[in-house]
Amino acid sequence: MRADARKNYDHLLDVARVVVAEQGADASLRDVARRAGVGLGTLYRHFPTREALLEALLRTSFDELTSQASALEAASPPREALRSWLRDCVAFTTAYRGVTELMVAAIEDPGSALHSSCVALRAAGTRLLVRAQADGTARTELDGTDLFALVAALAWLSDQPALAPRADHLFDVVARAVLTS
Amino acid sequence: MRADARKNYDHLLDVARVVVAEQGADASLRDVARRAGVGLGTLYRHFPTREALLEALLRTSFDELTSQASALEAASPPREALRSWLRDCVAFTTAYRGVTELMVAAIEDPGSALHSSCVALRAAGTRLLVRAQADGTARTELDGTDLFALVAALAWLSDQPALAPRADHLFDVVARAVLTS
DNA sequence: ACCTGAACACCGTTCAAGT
DNA sequence: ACCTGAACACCGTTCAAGT
Repeated sequence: MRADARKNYDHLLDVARVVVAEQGADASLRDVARRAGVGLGTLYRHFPTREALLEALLRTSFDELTSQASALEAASPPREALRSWLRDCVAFTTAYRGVTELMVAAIEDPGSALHSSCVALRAAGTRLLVRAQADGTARTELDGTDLFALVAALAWLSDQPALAPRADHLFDVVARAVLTS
Repeated sequence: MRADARKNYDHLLDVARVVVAEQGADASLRDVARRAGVGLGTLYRHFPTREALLEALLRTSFDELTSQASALEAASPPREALRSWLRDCVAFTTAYRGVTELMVAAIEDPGSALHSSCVALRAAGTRLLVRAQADGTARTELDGTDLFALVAALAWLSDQPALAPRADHLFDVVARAVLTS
């Protein structure tokens, strides 16, 4: 990548971080380009789709969550590892409003730029789930996709201003449905 | 209301039903007016906001759910009444894609045209919940708003094409967290 | 290679002008 | 009273023209 292109790419990403934090996953791309002081075509050249931009924005966090799963697997008992990883997932997904919806769509669309990150996330969760199930501390009628769905639903709840205050409480309620007491 | 106005009103509602079923709650209002063969201003005259249009579209179903709650309260044991009402709620909210989000926002916004319907719905759910709690068949750490939130989350899950196939299964999982076994 | 911005086809919302 | 559609300020996306 040419030096000027690299500079634009990085700057666009910085600006996008701010704008997406403000407006959510359906933020105006025009606004991103404008605030970055860059032509609209430049944004599209670097990020051909909205997913591509969000993927670049989220990749680091995704990777952290995946490796966090491994760390917890090594360090904590199965039940606690699963529970605290679910918490982390919900918290992360809440960072940018509306991202959950895109993640859910991406997990079934191999063409999406977010696809592989989401699949990796689900795989990490599945490992923790299976481990807890073998331990007898997670219910056996759930699989990794169910877990992904429940995290998504909780993240969605946290995104709703009217319900955000009960998000923690509802996490406990749903966690009880996943884990055995 | 003048006869011609009435005719436009009814026809707009019929067309909106189709378009919202197709495109979801964020359907193009322009498209509704166009397909109804009516000026855009006419739509705005009859339905000053998107919520007003959706409220008119959903009022009947809302009322049915509320009276269904009373019927179940009279006819079924507390636990079964609550459970099957929750099912009905999720099924209804899934009729139009994206309606859940608006309902959740409306419940805290007295200015929304959907506000009173949502409050009535929550009240109906609360009655069934309290009854089951008194019966010892529903967990006591939940209140009506929690119930509303869980229904909304399940309805949201059903709206996601990638997760819809597990919606029934996940309903069971969440229901287990609400009811005592 | 890369960037720019005009062009196109869409929105939601308002409001002057018509009947 | 009621209806119409142009007008305005926004989108996302593409692509010819420039450097």
